[in-house]
Amino acid sequence: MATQPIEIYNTLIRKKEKFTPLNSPFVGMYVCGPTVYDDVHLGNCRTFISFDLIYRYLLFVGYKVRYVRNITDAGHLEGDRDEGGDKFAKKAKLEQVEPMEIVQKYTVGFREVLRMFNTLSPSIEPTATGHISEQIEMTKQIIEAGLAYESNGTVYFNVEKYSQKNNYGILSNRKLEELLEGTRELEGQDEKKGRLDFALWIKAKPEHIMRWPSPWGWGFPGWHIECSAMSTKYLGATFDIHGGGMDLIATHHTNEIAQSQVCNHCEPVKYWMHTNMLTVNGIRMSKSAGNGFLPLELFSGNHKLLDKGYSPMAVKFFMLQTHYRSTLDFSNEALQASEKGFERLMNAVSTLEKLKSSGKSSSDIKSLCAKCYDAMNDDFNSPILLAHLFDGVKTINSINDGKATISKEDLSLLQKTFHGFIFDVLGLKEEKPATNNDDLLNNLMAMIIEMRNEAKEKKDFPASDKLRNGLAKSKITIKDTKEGTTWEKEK
RNA sequence: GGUCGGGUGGCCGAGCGGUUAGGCAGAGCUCUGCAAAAGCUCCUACAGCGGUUCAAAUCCGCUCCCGACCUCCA
Repeated sequence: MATQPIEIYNTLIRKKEKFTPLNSPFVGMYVCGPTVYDDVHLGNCRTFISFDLIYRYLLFVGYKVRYVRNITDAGHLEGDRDEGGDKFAKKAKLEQVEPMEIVQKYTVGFREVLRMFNTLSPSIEPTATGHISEQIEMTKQIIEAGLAYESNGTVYFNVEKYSQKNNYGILSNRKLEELLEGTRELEGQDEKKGRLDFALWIKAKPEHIMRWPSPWGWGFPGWHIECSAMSTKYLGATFDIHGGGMDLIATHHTNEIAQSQVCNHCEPVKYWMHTNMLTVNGIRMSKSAGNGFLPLELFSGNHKLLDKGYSPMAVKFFMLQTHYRSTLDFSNEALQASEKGFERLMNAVSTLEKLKSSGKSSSDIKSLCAKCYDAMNDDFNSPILLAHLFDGVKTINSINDGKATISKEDLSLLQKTFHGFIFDVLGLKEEKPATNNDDLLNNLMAMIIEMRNEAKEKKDFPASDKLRNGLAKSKITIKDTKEGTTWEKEK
């Protein structure tokens, strides 16, 4: 279906390259999922919406994709410092509940928000706690390979030893010496041999509620090993795409590569893809900066930074108007612009459904449709795709106004392309409340419109305007078109 | 401090050697009883200073700002 091969920007080589799956048409894709100890925040959502777009497009052009996105529900340390700050235990103590209650609560919340954003479910959504034995196995293998050591019940990965034969900084494009310079001397690090060493298994302290038995005593897995274990289990030693936020490159993904490399003796991932950060007034939206708002606050408008609420689709459309590798800055003005743009696009989609063909096409529809594929093939460039779709919107409206024409064949192609890209690829959906299945409202509206039209025929405009203004107070908009009077209710 | 990535019209945001990106806002016109919607037209920018080139927003150098990572975060 694609008119040209897909090009993907690979973090590994820092440029775009042709996408060739290892076992076409099968594609393995792993994306680092959320840590479910708090509400998902919008930055997470952007990453998952971006990979949803990628997943959807790969499916759209015919690939058979296994999309794995983990749920991190096992406590990992605050960094690799041995401070024992199990996030789940901390939160549980604060909320006076079981750690697994925290996990349950935020997992459900996370799925609910992504459902509102109309993202597809991954093929597999494995949890870290469900794969403890795999993580212990992997840790054992790394110890056997001589690249990890136990120290007082905690197991560390020996980065400097690994670096003798491997390029540890391959993903972050940094040299070991530079990395070593960057580290700081921290307290309580006596257990570690090297400053860059990171934990594979962490000894549980009395306050840690989440704990499992292991060859090194009771403890819990380090943060990075879960992804190595689960990606290997479900996608194999080497798979096609691994994704996540850019902030994961330097530490998480770097460590993941090292672990997998030691266990599987090969580079784990062919294409590394990273999404950029979400910012608010130019500053990264983050938990620690406290400049974020939750998706539900954004939808309701119930936040001091927001003038009003924005629907999930308006927000998603806003995100799709920016390329996934660019930072995206939130502002009320930008959100309002997207809200209107989205509405215009969706109006054109409904116009397109009832459009009539006649004679020859007055514009090159085939070329327009091909451009949509080209845009997505170029590293999933959704802003360009939307620009082409808006060219289509102009064409659709012109045809509807009788100022342009379209052939039967082209109309069918345009309908198919619009439908495919807007609903299947971008994953947008109509949000207007269904007015058709409310008989009472429909009947009342039909009556009011009839009364108004009678008034209009008698040129009694004060009366017709009174009806229209009255309806406006109930957020119902009246439109007089050539085909008659229509109405719609604001959501 | 080190390593990356940026600075594009009123706002958002593509492009990354030669073409009107696109959306929103604003102005005018067409349609309309008036609106709304839609269409057409206008608004033509690339932080600054040098350099390379027939040609630079796009390449190179310097300067000034901003951000990210190096410490949990997608």
